[in-house]
Amino acid sequence: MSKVTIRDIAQKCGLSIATVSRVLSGSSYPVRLETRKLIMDVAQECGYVPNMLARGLKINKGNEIAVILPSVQNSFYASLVKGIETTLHGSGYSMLLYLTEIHEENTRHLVESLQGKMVAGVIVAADSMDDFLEKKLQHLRRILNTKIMVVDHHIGGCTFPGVYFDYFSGARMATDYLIRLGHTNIAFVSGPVDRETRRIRLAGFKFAYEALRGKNVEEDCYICEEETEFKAGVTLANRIIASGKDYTAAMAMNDSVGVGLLAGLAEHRIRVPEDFSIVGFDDCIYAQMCSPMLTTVRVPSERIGTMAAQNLLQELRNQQSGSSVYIEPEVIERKSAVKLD
Amino acid sequence: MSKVTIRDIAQKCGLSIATVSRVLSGSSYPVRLETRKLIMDVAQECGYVPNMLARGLKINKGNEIAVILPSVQNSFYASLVKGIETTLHGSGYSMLLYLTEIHEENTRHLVESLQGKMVAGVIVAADSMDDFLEKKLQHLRRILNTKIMVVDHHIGGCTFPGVYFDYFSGARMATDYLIRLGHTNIAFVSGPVDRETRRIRLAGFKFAYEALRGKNVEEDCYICEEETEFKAGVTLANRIIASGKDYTAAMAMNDSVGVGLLAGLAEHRIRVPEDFSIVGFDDCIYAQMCSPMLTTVRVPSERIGTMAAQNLLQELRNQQSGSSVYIEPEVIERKSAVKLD
DNA sequence: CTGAAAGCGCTAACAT
DNA sequence: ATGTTAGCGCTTTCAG
Repeated sequence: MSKVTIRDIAQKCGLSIATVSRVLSGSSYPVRLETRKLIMDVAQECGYVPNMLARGLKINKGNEIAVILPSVQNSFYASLVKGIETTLHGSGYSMLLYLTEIHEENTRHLVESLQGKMVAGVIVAADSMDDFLEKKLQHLRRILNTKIMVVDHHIGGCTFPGVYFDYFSGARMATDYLIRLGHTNIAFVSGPVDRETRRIRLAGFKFAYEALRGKNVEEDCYICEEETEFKAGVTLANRIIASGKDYTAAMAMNDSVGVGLLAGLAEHRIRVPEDFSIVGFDDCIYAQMCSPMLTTVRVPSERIGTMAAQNLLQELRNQQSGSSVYIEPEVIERKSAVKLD
Repeated sequence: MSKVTIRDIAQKCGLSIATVSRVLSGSSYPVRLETRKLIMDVAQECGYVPNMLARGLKINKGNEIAVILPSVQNSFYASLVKGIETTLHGSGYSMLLYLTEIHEENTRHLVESLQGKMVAGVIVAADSMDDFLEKKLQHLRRILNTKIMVVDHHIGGCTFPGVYFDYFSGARMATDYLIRLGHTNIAFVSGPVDRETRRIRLAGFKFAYEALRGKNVEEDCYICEEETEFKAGVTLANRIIASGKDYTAAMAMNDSVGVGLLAGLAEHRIRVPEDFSIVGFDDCIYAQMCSPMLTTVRVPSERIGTMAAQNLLQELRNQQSGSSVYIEPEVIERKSAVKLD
C-alpha cells in the first residue's frame, strides 16, 4: 500500500492509463459515464492521490500560489493571508509564503524558487516589491505565463494588475473628518515613515491640512523612531504637549501609534475624547483594544486578500489577463474623536 | 531564452547531462574541478534554474515544508511562522502554509495536498492536530518518510518529535509568583477555554492556587464568552468587582485578556498595580502596548519556530529521527504586579 | 469513446 | 572522471 498511481488504477479497471488520466485529471475529454464511474470508485477505494510533481512537470505548471509579504506579524498582512487562504481553499492551489523582511537582499533565492517550482501565480505586497523583483516577475510572466497580482497600494509605473487601497484619500478623509468636527490644530503622529504606504498617508494628511492652514504644515508632523510604534505614540504625546501649541486633535499614522498616543496622553491626565481627539488608521485589532475605542480609517485587509486571490484564480481559469480593483477607504466612527465645542 | 535545462548546459559545455546534473544538483560525486567550474559558469551565464518538479518527481520528494496552524492572526502563530521562515531561508526549502481554522472539517484536502506534493517535512501546531490528521501524518511518514514536527504543547500519546512548551508549569509559575508577592485572593480570568493550551493553563493555575487555598477554587475562575478576548477582560473586571470578594490580584489566560482587564479596572478607577496586580501570559506585543506594561509569562514563540525548523532540517539532512525539546517558561517582570502591603 | 506511445527535466545505476 | 540510458507519474497527441 505504498504508492498508488494511475497505472495501478488502470490495471485494476482493465483500462489504459490514458483513460484513467482523462477522468482523474478532471479533463473534459469524453469518457463513457460507466467507465468514468468505475475509475472514480476504484481510485477512491485505493486511496489514489495524484502526484502533483509529475503532473506539474508534464503541464509545465505547479499548483501553488506564492504570497510575498514583508512580514506576517502585523495585522494587515495577517488578515491578508487569511483572506487569501480562505479563497484558495478548495481551489486546488496551495499557498507558498515568503517573507521579504527575512529574504531582504536575497530576493534572488526567492525568485529562483518561484521559477523552479513553476508557481501558477504570485500575490505580492507593494511594500515587498523592488525593481529587481518587478523585473523578475515580468520575466516569469513572459516565460511561464505566471499570473501576478499586486496588493496594497498602487505602485507608480507598475504594470501588474492588483487590488489597490487608496491610502492618500484615506488619510485625506481622516483629516477632513477632524476638520469637519471643528478641529483646526491637528498634529500628525508617527513612527518611522519608511514605507511607501506610510509616505502616502503623510502626504494625504498634508494635502488636507494645508487646504485648511496654508503651507507651513511641516511643524505639525511629529515623527520619531522608537522600538515599537506604540512607544513612538507615547513619546510623541509628550512632545506634543511640550510644544506648547494648542492641539486639540491628532491623526495617527496607524492604530498602534494611536493607542500609544492614547496611553501617553493618559499619563498627563489628558482625557480622550473630552480634551483631545484621535483618529487612527487601519482598523486593526488594536483599535478596539483600548478605551476609548479608536475612530479610525478602515483598511479592509482580509477583503483585499480575498479579492486578490479571486482575481488570480479567475485569471488562471479563463486565461484572460486580470484587471485592477480600487478599494475606497472608509472612516469608522468610534469613541476617540468628537466635535470641538 | 525561454527555458534552460541541463541538456542545454550539457550541449554548450560539450559534456553529458549526467555530469552536468552531478554538479548542478550539488551531488558529492567526483567531477574534475575544471569541468565543475565550466558547468557552473555556463549555468550561471545562461540563467539556469533547476526544475524542482522534475527533480522532485525523480527523487520522490518535494522541497517544501508544510506548516499547519489554526490561524496566523495571533501573535503566537505569527512569530512562529517568522521563526520558521527565518530558519528555512537559504536551506533550499520553502514554506507551504495551511490554516486549519479555514480548512476545518476538510483536513482531507490538506493531507492529500501534502501527499501529492510529497512535502519533505511538516510542522504542525498542537491545536491543529486531531485524530484524523495524526493518523494521516503517520501514514505519510511511513510511505514517504516525511519528517514531522509538532510545536506548542505536548499532546498526550502523540508519537511525533516536537518542540514543546510547558503551559502547565508556566501557569503554575505565574500563580506562585503572585502568591509569593503576598496575594491570597487571586482570580483567574479568561475568554472561552476552548483549546488544549488553554485548558492546561487553567489546570496549572488551579494546581498552584489549590495548594494555597484548598479545594474550592472553581469560584475564583472567571470565564466568559465575548467577541474578543479583550472584551472578555473588560467584562470580567466588572464581574470580579461585583462579586464583592476581596481580590487583590488576577492571573489572565493571556495578554489580550490581561489588557482588557486593565481597561475594565481603569473604568472603575482601580489602579494597577497600586490597588490590584495582574499577570498575563504569552508576552506578546500587547503586553507592552499598555500602561502599566504587563508582567507576564513568556512563551518564546519565534524561538519555538526556529528550533522546530532547525530540528526538521537536521532530520532531513541526517536521515536520523528527530528528538523532542522542552522549553521552560519564564516570568517576565514588568509593572503590573507588585508586593501586597 | 479508448489505447499506444512519446516525453516533460531530472537523477542514478551501470557502463566505460 | 565522464557518458549512456532507464525511468519517476503524468498528460496528450495521434491512431484506431
